[in-house]
Amino acid sequence: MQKYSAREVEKKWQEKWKSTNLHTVDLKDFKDKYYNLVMFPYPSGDKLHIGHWYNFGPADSWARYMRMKGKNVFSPMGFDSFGLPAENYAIKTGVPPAESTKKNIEYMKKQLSEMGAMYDWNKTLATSDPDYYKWTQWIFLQLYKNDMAYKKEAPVNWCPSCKTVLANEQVQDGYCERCQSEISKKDLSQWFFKISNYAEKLLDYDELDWPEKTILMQKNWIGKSEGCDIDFPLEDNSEILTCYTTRPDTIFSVTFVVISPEHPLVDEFVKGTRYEEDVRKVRKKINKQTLIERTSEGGKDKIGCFLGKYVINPATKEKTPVYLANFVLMYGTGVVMANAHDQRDFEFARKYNIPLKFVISENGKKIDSKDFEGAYTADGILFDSGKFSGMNNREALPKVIKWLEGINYGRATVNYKLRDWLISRQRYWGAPIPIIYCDKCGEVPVEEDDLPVILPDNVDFSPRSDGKSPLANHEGFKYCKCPKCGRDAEREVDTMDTFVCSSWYFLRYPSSNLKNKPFDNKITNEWLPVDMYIGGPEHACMHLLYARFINMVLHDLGYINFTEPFDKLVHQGMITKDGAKMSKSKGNVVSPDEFVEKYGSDVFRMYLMFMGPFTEGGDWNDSGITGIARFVDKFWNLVNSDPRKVKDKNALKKNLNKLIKKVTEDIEKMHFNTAIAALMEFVNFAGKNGTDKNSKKVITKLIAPLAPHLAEECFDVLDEKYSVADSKWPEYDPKLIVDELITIGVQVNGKVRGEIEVAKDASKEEALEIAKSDENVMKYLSKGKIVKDIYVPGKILGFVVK
RNA sequence: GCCCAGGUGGCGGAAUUGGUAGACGCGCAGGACUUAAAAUCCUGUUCCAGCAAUGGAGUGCGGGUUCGAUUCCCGCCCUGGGCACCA
Repeated sequence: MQKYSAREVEKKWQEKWKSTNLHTVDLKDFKDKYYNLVMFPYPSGDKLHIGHWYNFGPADSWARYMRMKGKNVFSPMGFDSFGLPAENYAIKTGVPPAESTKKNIEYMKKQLSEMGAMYDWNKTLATSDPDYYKWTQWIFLQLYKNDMAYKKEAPVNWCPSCKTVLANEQVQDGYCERCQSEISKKDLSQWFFKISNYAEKLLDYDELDWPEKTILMQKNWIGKSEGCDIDFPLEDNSEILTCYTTRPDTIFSVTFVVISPEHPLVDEFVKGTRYEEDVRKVRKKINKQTLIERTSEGGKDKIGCFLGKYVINPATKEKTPVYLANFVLMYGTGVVMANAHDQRDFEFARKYNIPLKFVISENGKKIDSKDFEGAYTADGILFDSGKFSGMNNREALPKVIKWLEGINYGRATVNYKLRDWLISRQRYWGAPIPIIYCDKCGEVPVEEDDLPVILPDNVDFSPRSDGKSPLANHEGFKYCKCPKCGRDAEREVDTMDTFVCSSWYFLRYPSSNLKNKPFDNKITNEWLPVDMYIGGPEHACMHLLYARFINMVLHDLGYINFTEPFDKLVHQGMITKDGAKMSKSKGNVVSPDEFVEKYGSDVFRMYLMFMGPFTEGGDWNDSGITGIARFVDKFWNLVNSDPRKVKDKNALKKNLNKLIKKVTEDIEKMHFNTAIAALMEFVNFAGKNGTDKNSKKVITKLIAPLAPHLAEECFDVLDEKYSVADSKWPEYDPKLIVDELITIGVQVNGKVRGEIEVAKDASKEEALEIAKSDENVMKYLSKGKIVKDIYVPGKILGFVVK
């Protein structure tokens, strides 16, 4: 017998898997299909790091387990290769993104193949490949043609020193990541997708097997709120200010109305009046504040000014002043009815000496705002509220809405926090937006037959001072002919958010070699939705929401017959180093390569799985990896041991069947750590007891998803048919795992005073008899009188002594 | 501030329809093999007292329910994640 040499063995099997096309999937075989997917990586210069392994390793083990359970498993891998880092690298070094990306992909492919995962490399993709982004552009056109994509002025982050637009990730606490200058906002005309149209549909999670936490995060992000629009007419009746509120029960408390600085009516109100100057000054302050202070802790100062206008409170008929205030956003109607029962309104009123009036108290007795330092936000009984006085405010709430609807001053409304998806990026390394601007015809979509709009490679990357993408520097790209009238025209030079590229890649994998269509209808409808999607929780509100949205749109346009893309979702935990996220800037990135080199891929993968529960992650520490390396050696020795020397055949059989049960159940729950612990326990037992050929075969199968190379080698040694990946997952015999004799604890007054061995179905009398023969138990029983005894078969025997 | 998740030996972590807390692994201590070291194997290892049998304490803190609580309830503290003027 030879010592197990991981590196050689792993290389040998990786080559064999490749030469025998073991991982090539027949997509025409839909029966028992299983689409297993991980969130595809960004091919950065950092290469694969431990976080990738922690995601991909267990995900591959899951795929291998499903395959042995008889599924036709499709487990593809690709690259999310558009994005900012490649472009920044190009600005710094002059290396074109296409070149650095290609190199990074090559290297990562090599690393991934050393991992030994069962990816089908005949069906891969990269989002920066024209064959792929052609269809990303096609999706843009479908949204455009169906009124789901539109252009609008919107602010971008602008660094006045670098003279460039920054992505949100490049802005840190309001300052430029690179030069530390203060960021300002600049208005540019930008493209949006109407995701807000799908807010309600996106809130339907009924069919999804997703983590509760993720659903909750998405729900909060979408932010549905049900309330009421209330009309406040101007005192001269020239205009109506409609306020959105979730608290119409406080209408009698409203003593002023606040309007957002961005609201179009503000200018109309103050134009040519003595309030114009106030508004200008306040807005200037607010504009600064929105960037730095609004996002940081200290930015809770309420500022605003009076607009010289009054509205009539429809409930009290009182003349009510209109203020502009920084804390009012363009959410709902952009106008808020303000009152003493909201902390922000209360603070604002105190600052600007606006009268306040309570209408709710604990018991319905009148209380005075003068006696309070803050708003009364609790629920209670209404007073001074017309016919609603004396009612519980929550019970009154729907009645107030009804009443306002009756007198035609309000109506029930629903609002969402979810805003439309801004997809324009003033960046080079992304999919060009397929739109052409013609002086005569205006905005013209590129013909589908003319796709892809190719991203040119000879581009000057130096940042421009007008906030446009580097593509604006490329005349060959920028100038074109109008597809409609044939006259000189210009292309859109912005590119799409990379999240657009990643919002449909799962649809492309099964059709990745298809030329004339984004995906094959039959294959897509058969293979999707994805059965298992594994990736980081950081994508809960971005990628996962966008992917659901695009999927729903394509469904509603009739391209696919399923509405949700991912049936089951699992998030792996995060791996930190010394308590911090691994990042290049912190210099705490740990590379998997040295460990793979030293211990092999199987050991490294199992160590990551053994660290703790898959969904919890943890802090990286290599101190325990030797334990897994020892285990692999022990396993190998056991498989190579003499099968004739078995001490206790029954115990072997029983433990083996228990092991099958435990490992199966643990893998089903993705509790890989305890599955490995159970295998270790069995190997320790069998090392002492001896083992037979059948046990060796079974444990090899059980470890196959977790350590595929080792298992393949063991199968070979055992003269079993190649490949272990195609062997059937073992089943246990329930009759063989029953213990006839079991050990239970004996408690006296809740404390364990001994343990007894009883038959598994022993009667209470039998158990009591045996317990009373225990000397130590008797010692405590004799201290008083037994007033009660408790027997839970198989669990515990308890006495209460007084 | 709000919403989640979690706090268990020296360390990573097991065990929850309430039933012997600490599986498995790391580390550590002692021993075997060796001229020696590494590797390997064996024994022990929650803390305190004891040669031991055994006793006491113990799952972030303080209460409660129960024969019995890591598990359930109430009130705190801490850590991690998400959201953050959304009316």
